[in-house]
Amino acid sequence: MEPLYKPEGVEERWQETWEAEGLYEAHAERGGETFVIAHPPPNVTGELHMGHALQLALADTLVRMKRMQGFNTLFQPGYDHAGISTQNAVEKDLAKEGKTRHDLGREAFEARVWEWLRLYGRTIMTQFRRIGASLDYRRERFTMDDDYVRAVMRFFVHLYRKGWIYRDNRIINWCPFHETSLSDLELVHVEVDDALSYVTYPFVDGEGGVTIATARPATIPGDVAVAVHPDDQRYRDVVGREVVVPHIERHVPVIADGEVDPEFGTGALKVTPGHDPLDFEIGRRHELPEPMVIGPDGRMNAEAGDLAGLTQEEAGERIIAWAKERGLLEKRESYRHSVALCERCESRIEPLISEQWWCSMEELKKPALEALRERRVRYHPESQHRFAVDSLENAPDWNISRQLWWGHQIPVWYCPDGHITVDETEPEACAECGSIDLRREQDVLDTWFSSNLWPFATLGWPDDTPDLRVFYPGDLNTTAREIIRLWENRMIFSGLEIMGDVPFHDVVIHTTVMAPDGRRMSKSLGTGIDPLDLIAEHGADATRYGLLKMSSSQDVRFSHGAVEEGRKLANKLWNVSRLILANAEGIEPRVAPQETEERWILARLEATRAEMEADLAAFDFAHAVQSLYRLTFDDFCDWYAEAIKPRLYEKDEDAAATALAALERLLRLLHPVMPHVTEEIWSNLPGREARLIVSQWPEPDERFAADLGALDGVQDAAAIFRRSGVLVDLEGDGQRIFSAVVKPERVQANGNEEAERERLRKEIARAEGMLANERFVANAPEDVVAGEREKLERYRRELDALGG
RNA sequence: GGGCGGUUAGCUCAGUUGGGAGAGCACCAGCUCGACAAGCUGGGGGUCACUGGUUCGAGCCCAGUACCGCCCACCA
Repeated sequence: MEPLYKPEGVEERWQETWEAEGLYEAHAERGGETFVIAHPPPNVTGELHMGHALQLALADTLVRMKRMQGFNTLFQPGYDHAGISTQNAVEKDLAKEGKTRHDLGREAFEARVWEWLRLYGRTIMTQFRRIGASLDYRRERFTMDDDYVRAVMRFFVHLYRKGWIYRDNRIINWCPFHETSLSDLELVHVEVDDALSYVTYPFVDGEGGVTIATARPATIPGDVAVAVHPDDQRYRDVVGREVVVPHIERHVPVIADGEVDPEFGTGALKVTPGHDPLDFEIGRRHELPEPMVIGPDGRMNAEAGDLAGLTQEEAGERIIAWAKERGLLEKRESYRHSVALCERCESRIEPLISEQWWCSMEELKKPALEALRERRVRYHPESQHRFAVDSLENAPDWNISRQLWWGHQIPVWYCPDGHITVDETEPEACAECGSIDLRREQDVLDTWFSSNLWPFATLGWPDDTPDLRVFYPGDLNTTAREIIRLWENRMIFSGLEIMGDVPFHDVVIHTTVMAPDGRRMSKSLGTGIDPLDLIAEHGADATRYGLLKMSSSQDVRFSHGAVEEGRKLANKLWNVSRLILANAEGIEPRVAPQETEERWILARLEATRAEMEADLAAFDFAHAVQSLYRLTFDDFCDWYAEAIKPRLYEKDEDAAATALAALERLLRLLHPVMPHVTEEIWSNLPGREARLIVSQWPEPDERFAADLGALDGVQDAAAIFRRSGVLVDLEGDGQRIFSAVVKPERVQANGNEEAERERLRKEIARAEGMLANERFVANAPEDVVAGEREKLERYRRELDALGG
């Protein structure tokens, strides 16, 4: 064993060994209590990023502890086909050849996607392995696998037959590049500098007109009304009159609608139902026509008259010029506002009216809300629970169709008469008229529609499988905040609807790791830190430790120090193992405590076991690793190992055997967080048959717990060691030396002890002061007062022991 | 505009029913003694963002202010 622990090579070797020996595998027939995490499937085109790494570190720590505790543990891996993201990647690839997907046609494009995925996709599981994630990789699923597609079709048909899926013409977000609708959640908003144009719409009869403000003059030909707030006195006499829309010269009414903001612009809003979500609503309320003047390609269409074919920018300029010539342009001012972009291609989103498939939330959300309110699913932290409930309560109907070519094609067939046949597989004839001339719906489903099924489709649903019976429902899901509405809530209602039970009971909303400068980590900003670089430099164990350490609050700046701390911990563990192993040749681990320090370290190990279990039960990973760090560095290495050194050198068998036993317990506690270095050390221990990964988690041990109490309940090692006489200070330089163990009567006075006495005197003075305060004694809870009395007595005893 | 979170040492962050202001890194000093110099020992360093309140006592509880961040939102 080298004095410097080098994780490279060691970690890969154990990862391969564990997997080859089948130690990651879950088997339904094994029986016993289960612990299941269906890990969020990364995009099939994805690369490991900090979010994945953190998520894996959190989940794998739990999985490994549960595995050691004897649970039948399933950690489910797999990939999401990520419709628009994958299609976008392949289209970019095609663009390099100067082609678009239309040059290939749908079938050939789909084949191209599969080929592309064969070459470049599915790489992230290798990276998952490299961080030590103990997923059952044999069970890798893909949302486009035949079985999974069958599940998606079954789900769609199920919802359709319940009457919760319908088709409707509504305003949607349209990406002109991908030529598809997008949900609100697939957009990003950015601030842009634009112009706000004040244009006057003259009255049809009489002088003057109404001036509106618009940032999108190109939509003017789609105007069907001008709207003002009903209480707006400025326009009291105008409502009901007609005005002329510039350029297209359409006569439209002035209407009153409460949604108009009187504060904005002139307080008058041009109403364009075809190209604005708010206007669409107003239009429907007032039963206005819904002309569209912008086509799916983002350019002006035939409805726009002589502007047809122009870009919106060109059309807007033409219209503004037209108004200016006629004195209808009051002013133009610069205007900064946010616009919606497609999150994949950053094209500007066009709101337009389109026929889409929708999923009603009305009935689906009811049982899910009930489950959340009854805490059958708990969000952590608790504040996210309220957000989840609010989001679900207010969830609008869900646009589930996308005009993409990569995804699950909607299982709907049309006959020439327009009848609709819905089935899991291609029907032979129209269900209504028997026509065999059927054409399948071209749209595919929103990717999240299939992601919803992840917790049970990966287990074999719609078939009734042993896996499904044993491993559903699962236990928890870990995810980022922004995924709550996209995925978590939808998994909950899908699980309840299909399986009759929630898919998991806890949702851990994890920390967002920001760049060191506080900005979001992002490829485009160049602020990202590659977890694989961290693993290469410091090892997977150190990276896991660092990420867990950072996981305390809602957002945290990435800290190299936390990862380096993990590396130091691994190295420390490695070296203290060398000390013990070098002095315990031929000795078997045995708990045979002879001295105070041995009883003390066993008690500390026991206390830390309890702390760690409590911390992890509360998903407080940062505290768990902090406990482990203190235990290893402060207690085990700095105090215990130093204290037993002399006896180890003297070949004291009890001391060596106990040290081995203590080390075993330490390794077990650390394994969930730092699996590789602990397994490596474990393999060097005498008489080890089973791997550490499947060894038994330490059982609570009353002896040690009682000892900790007997040691005065004080966890301060210095106080205990000083009293036991193990701790001696050399005169003069204040060095702490253990090499000469002396009896209590030989404990020498020194600077440290004086400092300790001083500390105790201060404590005693404080406690005395409080207890002398009548109002404190009268008003404070009894146990607090009693606690102070106990402390006072204890401090006095300690001070006496130090000869103060 | 709404929601959530943050402000504690030079940096990243702990601080669990209100009673000692802490860790790691960085810095300074001293140590190669048979685990570890990626180490050990010791040390310096903070007006706990600000204002007010409650309390015998506030980093912690309450009200407000300022700044930072994230998420969400149909301001044309």
